[in-house]
Parts: sequence; C-alpha cells; structure tokens
Amino acid sequence: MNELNGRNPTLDDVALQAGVSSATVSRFINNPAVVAAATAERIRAAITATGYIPNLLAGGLASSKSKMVAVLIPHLVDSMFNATIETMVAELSAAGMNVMLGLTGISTTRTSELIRAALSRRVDAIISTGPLDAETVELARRSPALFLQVWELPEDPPGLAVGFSHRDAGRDIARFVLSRGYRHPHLVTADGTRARLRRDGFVEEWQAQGGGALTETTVAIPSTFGQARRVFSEMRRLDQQPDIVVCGSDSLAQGIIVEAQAAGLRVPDQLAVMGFGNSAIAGEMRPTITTVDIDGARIAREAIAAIRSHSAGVPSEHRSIDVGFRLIARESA
Amino acid sequence: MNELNGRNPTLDDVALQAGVSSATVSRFINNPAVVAAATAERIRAAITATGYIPNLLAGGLASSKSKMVAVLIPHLVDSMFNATIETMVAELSAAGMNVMLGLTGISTTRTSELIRAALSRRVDAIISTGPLDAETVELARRSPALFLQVWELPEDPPGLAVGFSHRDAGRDIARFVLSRGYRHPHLVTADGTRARLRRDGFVEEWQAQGGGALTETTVAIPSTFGQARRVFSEMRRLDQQPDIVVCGSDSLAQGIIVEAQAAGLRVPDQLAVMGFGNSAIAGEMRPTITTVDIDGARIAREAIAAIRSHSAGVPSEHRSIDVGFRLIARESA
DNA sequence: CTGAAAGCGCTTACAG
DNA sequence: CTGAAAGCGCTTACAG
Repeated sequence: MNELNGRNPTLDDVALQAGVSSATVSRFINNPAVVAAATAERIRAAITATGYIPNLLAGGLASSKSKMVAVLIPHLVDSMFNATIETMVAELSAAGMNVMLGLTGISTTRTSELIRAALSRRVDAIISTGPLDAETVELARRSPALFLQVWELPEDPPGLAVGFSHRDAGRDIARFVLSRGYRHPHLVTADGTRARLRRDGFVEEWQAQGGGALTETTVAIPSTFGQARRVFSEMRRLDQQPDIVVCGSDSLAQGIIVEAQAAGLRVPDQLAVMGFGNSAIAGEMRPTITTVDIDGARIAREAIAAIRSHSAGVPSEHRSIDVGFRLIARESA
Repeated sequence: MNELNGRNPTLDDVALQAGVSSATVSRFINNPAVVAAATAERIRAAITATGYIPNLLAGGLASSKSKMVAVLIPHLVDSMFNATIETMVAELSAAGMNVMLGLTGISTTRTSELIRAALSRRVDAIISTGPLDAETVELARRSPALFLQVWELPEDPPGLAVGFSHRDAGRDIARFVLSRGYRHPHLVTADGTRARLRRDGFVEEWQAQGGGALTETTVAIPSTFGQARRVFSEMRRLDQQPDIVVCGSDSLAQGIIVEAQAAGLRVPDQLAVMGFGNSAIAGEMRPTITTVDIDGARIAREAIAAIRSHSAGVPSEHRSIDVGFRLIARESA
C-alpha cells in the first residue's frame, strides 16, 4: 500500500506482507480450503491491507482458463434473446465467470470475427445464436473452448446445442390455427434461418391438413413493432383478407394489434393475431397475445451447466438438448 | 500446423515458419507498417499456414493493455440504454476492442463487484450507468482504467461523464405540460436516482410556475409496459382524475395508452400521455408518443472517443460532456 | 528494419 | 500444508 509507488499490488506484495510464498497466496485465492486456517487469516488481512486485485490476464495465461465466456447475439434492441441472455449473464456471474458480449448483426462475417476475438481471449466457452459459415464451424470444432449454440438445434452441432425445433413450432402453430377455425392465415416471416424454418413448418402442416390458400409477407430481421404499419397496410390491399396474422415476434404482433384497432377492427373477432416468444408484453397487452413460450431460463441453465462441467474438465459430449416450446393461447387468437 | 501436436500455434511457431524472430511477428501484428514489405509478406503467409490466433491474455499481460472495456448496465430487458449500448459495442468492435458486459440490477454491491471483476481483467475503460457507493468511486479513481459514467452528469465524476441533466429534463417536461394547457398531471416515477431527479425537476418547475396539485405513483425500476395495468387502475381511483400521465419510459407510456383505450378513453383528448427516451415504439405507436429524445449515439461516440485517446496515452481531463435532450411533441400529448 | 533477452503476474507440478 | 522454480505467450526497451 506504500512502497510500491503507484503500481498495482501483486501476489508477491501480498505474500511478503503475509509472510508466506506467493504460491500459497495463489492457492488461497483459488481454493481457500487447502491452506491452513491461520495462514488463511494472515493472507486475508494482507489482501485487504494491500488492496490487492488479482490480475486475471496473468492468471488466465498461466492456467489457460480465462473464466470468461463469449455471448454472441444479433442485436440488443428488440431481441427475443434478451431474457435468456439476462439469465445467462446472472448465472455466469454467480459462477465467477464474466461475459464478453458480441453483436453479430445478421452477418456471418461479423460472427466469425467475433469468434476469433473470443478465441484470442481464450474464452472457456462461446455461446452463439446466429448462423455460421463453414470456416467458423471448423474453427469452433478445433478450439478447446466449448461451443454452444442456443435457441436452435442444428443438424450436426460442432459443440453442444440447446434449443428447440423451429420447424415443429411452426407445425404446432398451424395445427392451432386450424383447430381454432381460422381459414385465411397471413404469415409474417422475418428474413432469418430460424423464422424461415418456422414458416416452412407452418406451411407444410397447413397443406398436409388441407388448409386453403395463405398469404405472406417477409420483413427484415429482427421483426419489430415498427414494421407493423407497413405490414398491415400491405395486408389490407390483399384480395382475400386474412382472418389471422401469424407474426414472428410478440413485438410485431403487438404492432399489428395496434394497427388493427386503429383501423377499427376488433381483435380477435375481426382479425386474430399470434406472436412468438412470450415476451413480457404478450401477457399484458390488450388483448393478451397468443404466442409460443420458450423456456429461456432453462436454456440458460443448461448452457451454464455444460460450461461448468466443461471447465471442470468433464469431457463434453457433442449433443443437442431439446427444451421444447409451449403454445400459450390467450385472447388475441 | 503439424509438429505442434494439438497445442495452439504461438508467435514462435509463426516466427519459425516465417524465418524471423518472434519480436518481428509481434510488431507486424500490432503495427504492420514498421516491418519491411517482404518480411510482412512472409509473416502473413506463416500466420495463415499455422492458423495462428494471438493470445490476448499474454499480450495484455505484457503490454498492460487488455483492449477490453467493461460496460455495466442495470438490465437487458426493457432497458432504455440498449440502443446506446448497441452503438457502443459496434464502435468498440470497429476500434479493435471487445466488451465485457456486466448486469448490475439496481444494486450498488453488484456494481462494485463487477467493477472489481473488470479491474481484474485490466480493462482499459469502464462504462457505467448506475449509482456507485463511495468505496467504488475510490476504486475507480485509483484505477488506471478510464472511468466513464453515461446517461447522467454527477456532481464530481471520478472520471468522465457523458450525459445530460435529468433535473433539467424534468423542468422542460413541466413547462411543456403547462404550455399545452394540462392542469392535472399524474407522475409515474421509477424508483431510481435518475428518474427521481426528473421528477424533482418537474415538481420544482411546476410549482414555480404556479401549477396546481399533482398526483404521483412510484413503480419498480425499470418502468415497463407491464406496470401500466396497476398504475392505470390505481389512477382511476383518484378523486381528481388527471388529464395527462407523465411516464418514466416509452414502454410504460405505451402501456398506459393501451389501458386508456381499453377503458374507452381517447388519447390525448380525454387523457394525454408522455413517455421518455424516444425508443423505436414511440414514433410508431397509435397515437405516436410525445417523449424526450436522448442522443444515445452521440453518447456512445463521445465515450468511445475518450476511451481511444485514453488508450493512446492522452491524459484524460476529468470532466463532463452534456449532450442535452430534446422534447419531441407527437400525438399523445 | 530486426533480434536477443528481460519481464509482465500469475499457476502448478514437484518436493518436502 | 507450504515453498522454489519453471513456464504460460506475449511486448518492448535496448542494441545494432
């Protein structure tokens, strides 16, 4: 605290002060149980006295464990993942890990750059939500970091995948729409792989069940509240007016409801609306929004559990964890 | 690529392959201009051949520059900062830096732990949005990292602050409300320091201008769409019904509009509503929401510029940058 | 423009 | 339970 003029105190400063070796201080910090109680007490005091803050760059270099995990998501604004990410960050913190946040947009190039950056920092794991190019998959496969894909279940994941079948979700939605007696669905699909899978699942099932013609709009990803104006006004120009709009997100569904009401339509009587994601607004909107719930907290927990055992040296099986989904029927459809 | 059996290639491997010293490879990576063109070419080839990925833990340790900045925000869900953070992350990436994300909730303890974690990683800068306890301020002051507070202008910032006066914003809102002829405002204030400052500014100005009695509700932070139901129903039980609801966020304002319309009130004729933050929904809601715009992109730019010059060794002046705010009158009030 | 070498601050077998 | 020492993979004066 004094004769180290300005520089940060190091492990050696603490050791000197406590009258032990720096190795012992290191052990105390990483695993207090292995040092004698009396020694521990002296070290604790020395840490406080010196104001020691461990240097995790040095620690990570020496142990090749950075205690850092990269989380890669497309956006922060209007993102369906935020609740999941929030849980993840909280759980990781609780486990003594920090997160490196990467925003990929919808570009695989951006994603691959960020994965390189993450590997540069020797992260213990990479959690990714976006599509990957072949080179990146190869990089992920080679890397000692655990590679986690969440919110989807790719064919042959390079690491571990925790998600659900978007195609099945689409099928379920189709069955629901049919069972409620709607005849003219209008699909609003975001321009991304996952949304497209749901759309395909819907169309397959719809046709398999002998549903009639359906209409569609594609919107930029992510689907937002703000897109509703254009989508709705385009929809109004269709020859056959839909009786239900199936949206790619709750925000968009909310927007459609607002537009419909502004146009004097009663929801769901004159126009029904479905969302996706079961965000907080879905249960609170008037009318409440029928949507599909994904257990983001479970995804986060499974992911973190896998990371912890991977860090603990347990060999990670390459596999997929299907957390499923749950259609929640509310007032809007 | 071959005789290093499994381990990551290092600078030495690249150097060997390129027939130069590792120092030269290091120089090439950090400042390509200083090595001869022919050498550079050989190094480039060797990097590709070996699949070299620099180890930033080692690099950071040696240079005491982590090229990492910590961003500390309260929440990810329903956060007014997301747009600002998104710009920041993008700009930092472009500048070759990565971000460590910390979620503080509303706890100063959590904040202080995260700041310690950030210092452990020897981040070049810490961007914080929350309130700090005295000990943390001291920690920040001592640290070589640039300490940035954004979205507010504290009295005596330990580092640099980039934000605006919440009190002045509250005053402006009061003047606007008065100028539009509203007589019975109902304030919905989130339980946080910044929201409270705006509330205080409003009340001061309102009283100074001779406004009459006003009513208030406090809500948990952050103020969300979902809080609107309770707020609205409580409000309806007041003796004196308000003619305008002044909300702490656009989400909440949107929720109030939905509730008001569901109750058969016309907005703004029978009840006006104001938001705060000018989020994407504000301009797209029906009616569009009168709100206060904060130039988040400017905040992000100023912050990143400061970080870059701090990293470049330019001594950072301790000061505040006021980016102001702008009231946007739309349909809802 | 380039190299040899010291040093950044930890961790971790290895011994005792 | 603890210490001495090597090593993690870089950067950067210092020389040339």
